[in-house]
Amino acid sequence: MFSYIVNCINVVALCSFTGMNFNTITIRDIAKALNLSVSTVSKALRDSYEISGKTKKIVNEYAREHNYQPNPIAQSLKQGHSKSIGIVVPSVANQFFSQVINGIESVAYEAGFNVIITQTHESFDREVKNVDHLIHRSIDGMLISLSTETNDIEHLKRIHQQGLPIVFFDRITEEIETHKVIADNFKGAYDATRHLLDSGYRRIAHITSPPNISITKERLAGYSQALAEAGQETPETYVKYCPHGGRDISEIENALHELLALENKPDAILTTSDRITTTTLFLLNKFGLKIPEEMALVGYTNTTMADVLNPSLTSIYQPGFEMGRKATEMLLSLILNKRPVTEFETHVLPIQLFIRKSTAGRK
Amino acid sequence: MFSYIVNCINVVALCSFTGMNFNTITIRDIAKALNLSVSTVSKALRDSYEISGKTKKIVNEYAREHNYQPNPIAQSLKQGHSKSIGIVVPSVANQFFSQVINGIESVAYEAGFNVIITQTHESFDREVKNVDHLIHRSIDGMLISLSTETNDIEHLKRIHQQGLPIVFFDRITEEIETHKVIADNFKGAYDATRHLLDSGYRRIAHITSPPNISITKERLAGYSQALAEAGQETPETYVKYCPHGGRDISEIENALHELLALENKPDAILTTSDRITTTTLFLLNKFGLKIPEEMALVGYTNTTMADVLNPSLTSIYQPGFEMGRKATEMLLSLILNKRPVTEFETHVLPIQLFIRKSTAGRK
DNA sequence: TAATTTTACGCAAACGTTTTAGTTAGAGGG
DNA sequence: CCCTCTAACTAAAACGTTTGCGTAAAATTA
Repeated sequence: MFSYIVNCINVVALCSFTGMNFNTITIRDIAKALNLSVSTVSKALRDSYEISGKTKKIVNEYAREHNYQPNPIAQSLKQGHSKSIGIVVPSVANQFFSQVINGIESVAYEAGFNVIITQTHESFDREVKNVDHLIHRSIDGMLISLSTETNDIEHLKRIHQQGLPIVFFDRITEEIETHKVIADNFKGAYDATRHLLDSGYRRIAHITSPPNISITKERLAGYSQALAEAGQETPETYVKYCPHGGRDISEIENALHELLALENKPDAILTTSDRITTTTLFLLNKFGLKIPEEMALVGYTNTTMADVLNPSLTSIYQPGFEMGRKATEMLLSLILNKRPVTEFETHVLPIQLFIRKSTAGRK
Repeated sequence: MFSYIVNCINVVALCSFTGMNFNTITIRDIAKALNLSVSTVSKALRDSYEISGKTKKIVNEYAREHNYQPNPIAQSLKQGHSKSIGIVVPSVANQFFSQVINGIESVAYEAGFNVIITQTHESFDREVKNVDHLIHRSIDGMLISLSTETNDIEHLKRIHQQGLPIVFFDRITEEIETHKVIADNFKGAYDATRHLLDSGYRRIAHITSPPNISITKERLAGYSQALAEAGQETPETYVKYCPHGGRDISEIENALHELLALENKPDAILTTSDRITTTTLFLLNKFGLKIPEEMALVGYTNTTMADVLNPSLTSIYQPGFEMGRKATEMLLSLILNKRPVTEFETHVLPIQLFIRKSTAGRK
């Protein structure tokens, strides 16, 4: 790979850039221009009862005409909050999480908050660093979905105890009591497994995230329950964990090889997460296995392309956008609440199972 | 759709949240504890020559022990910059842009900058609002990819003239002289069209973004050039513009209907953008057209799934991550540069054409 | 020893707000 | 005419830093 450079010379460029405050008129400028004190102007702008209607009108008109906007940095410093919320996600380049972020952004934006996004790339170290970074960025609250490597959540407990509002979404923890939003993971896996069983599959494998994160447990439970109802034990050899949730293709390749090497090899696979699902589909195709004849596949994915995959993919869709919205609404309520909140809820959003050809039964 | 609520009561939760400054030790606290002046402490921490080695050591040790972190808000206010950069993109829930953001974040993070992401959803109004919002958030620089609706860029000219560093990526403008990063759009469309011609297709349609944005023009030029070299005029009826770049499925549905209603209907389609490409594929499948027999398809997309689509999709891949990195590096150089920059470059990144079954020729 | 320089620190202003505690002028009451 | 009260405003401190300037003491020089 190489790349071209096109150079061009700019003749002018003389405006001296005075830090962030270019073109910015301050409250002090208004005061001077109107022969008022700074505090009068401030109060007039904030519609204080202490200021006469006449003065308010003059000040507000001048402010509007000169496009005055309060400096949010100064406001933050004075008021002790920054009107920004921190987001910690595994990766933005992931269908599900980018939809969540979309939802977060839409609510935050409306409320005048801005968001600071950080990615863990499924690394615990990175998660700790990101949390630390956000804290010192003086965020007013945090939205977080744990990394696959995260077992210890001391870094979150500490700041939560110190009063930072936190809302967990998707990959949550039991160890901190606060608002949480998840999809109905149990039902997602249950419905999918049930669908496979109903379609005549009997040897159903499960390729999933590491066992420590919440979604894995919940989904495993749904899978087990469906099997149990069909009179099956949960076959240990059929459950494969990907240490980094499929971040590396080798994780899934290994899992698949192991499954295919089994004496009694599976006739269907249930996968979790966008990454694992699409990679599994890719590998099955690569291995030349016919789907669904030789191997059925149902997976969690938020891609809009499930319909045009080869074969079209039976999938569990999670309401990512809604999750982002809800989590942010909860966080804002925590932030804006005057007195400490003592009652928390875990909001469970419904999932949807879309049945397509990758599980076209054998009945 | 409905959803469950699980309530739980939290017994404690008494820590009064004191704004953003929970647990935070200030420079003043250090000064008091060490019986020094505030300025001495500040200078010691910043390793000023004015402070003796002994004092520096004492101060730094105390700071480390008590986990002192400077308040970035106060620093921003004082120093006139906020160590944050604003991003304006059409949508984060888009393969290409989320990869770009990933690249942006990786560079910005390393340099200690944080990013504020905003989405235009292809709306001009929203773009203007976002830019305004970012300005008043005191960003130190801006990374922007124009919305499809954007024709007038006064809102950007103004702030650029006032000295805000801006770097354009992907959808750029000629009207502002600054650093820019794009993919080699001409070559992408040229190679794709050329490949179709070489594979025996002769009636090649082009479904693309609106004609006002840069990528559309560049790609159209590449498409035309390839046709010209094959002795073809650019057929006006074969070029279809989607006003919102495929945001709404109807845009593409209409384009497709018009193309298929043509007397001399096309035997191949070149699409641009993730959204247009995948939707086109979806619709062609829905219409029951055999790909590539009845209609070949090559499209711009950054999905990792091109291989497992039905059929596997010949596609033009743009280095999104690299684009984000490069744009951010350029922006940081602009921000960090002491004297005004007068020489700008437009960096062109190479694209890659992946040939798959959706264009399996008719030779 | 006196003059000068250097070292190492403190003081105070500044960034742009918000807010507490005054202050002034005028109105109203007695 | 004095007192009190209120309306409408101002002064100043504060948020947590950074930084130019001042200065005492120590070190150096003459």
